[in-house]
Amino acid sequence: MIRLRSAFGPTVPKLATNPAPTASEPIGCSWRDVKEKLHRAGLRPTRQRMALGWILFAKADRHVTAEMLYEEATRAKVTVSLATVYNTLHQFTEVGLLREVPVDASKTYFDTNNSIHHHFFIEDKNELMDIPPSEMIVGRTLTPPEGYDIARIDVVVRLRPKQG
Amino acid sequence: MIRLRSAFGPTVPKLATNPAPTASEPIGCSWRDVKEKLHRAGLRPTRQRMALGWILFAKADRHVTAEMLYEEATRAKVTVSLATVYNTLHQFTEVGLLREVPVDASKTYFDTNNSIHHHFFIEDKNELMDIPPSEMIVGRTLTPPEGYDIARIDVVVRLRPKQG
DNA sequence: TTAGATGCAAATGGTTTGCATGCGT
DNA sequence: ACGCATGCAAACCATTTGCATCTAA
Repeated sequence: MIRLRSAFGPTVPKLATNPAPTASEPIGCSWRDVKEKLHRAGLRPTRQRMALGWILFAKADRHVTAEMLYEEATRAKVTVSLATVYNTLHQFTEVGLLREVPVDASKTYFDTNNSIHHHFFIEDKNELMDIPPSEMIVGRTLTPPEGYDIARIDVVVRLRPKQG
Repeated sequence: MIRLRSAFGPTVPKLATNPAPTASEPIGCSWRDVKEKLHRAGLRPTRQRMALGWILFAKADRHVTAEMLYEEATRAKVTVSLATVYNTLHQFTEVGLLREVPVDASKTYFDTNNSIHHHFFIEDKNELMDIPPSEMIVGRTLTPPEGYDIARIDVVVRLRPKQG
């Protein structure tokens, strides 16, 4: 589906279109850190954004689906609707706090690590794992077709249990 | 969604579970070639499978979604249901005649080229393009975690028009 | 003849939307 | 107060499924 974000939903500031993807945000994350993160991204620190942000950034390198985050929030007694979880995940993605990982067409995964790196996908557990950037070399010589720039390179290494 | 293929739908022969992914099938594709392809894969050459196969393999390196193939078939006056297109695409994938390309979560793309190679995704046209294998080097030194084998490596290079 | 294939229409499930209500500034 | 944010429930849409009907072997 084509995503139309113009006529509805929360407003994402235009300024943050291209957030420095180089300097990865500090990870560790007190309540104050989350507030700071949101503020820098130009997002109002509402209760649910704060809560979701806190859950997401408390630990480094999380890989979540909307459903997972929603359940985790609910378990933590945070009142959020699933719709808001989706909105928030997309807003965070647009301002560079998260990154979408294209694993397969059935579910959308979001990664709290927005620096340059790739992923293992453990097929029998439906689980994502970061590959340290040092571990993988991708095309030093890759040239995009005339008129195009490389926006992003997604590498997913699918793993299955040894033998059968 | 978890895909359950045991209790319903067309039967895919167990023998073809691991079709030689090395030798890429001859591409060019007369009617007879398609029949041969299906036979080698252990699939009965039904009218719709023949037609879809013929459409798919007529030209090399096609990248289609179910919807695209369905429309193309309809345009070519081939009577197929969308459900059968989905079934056929998945059967072809299981026997190694096609390959799924994880571009994003909104649509499933299938690639007629099942040899080892990666993809450009042209964002403004929603179009896939093969990257010749020589063009890209991926991790010579990549080691999977204990107990796991690498099933597949998917690389998608997302392109956007130069400038803005 | 019969196991396997197809078509249809209904069900599924992740995601999105519209709109009334709530909340941060 | 104002305008963005949220919750809810309904809408959406790609994909799947069950079942009755065909068809290749």
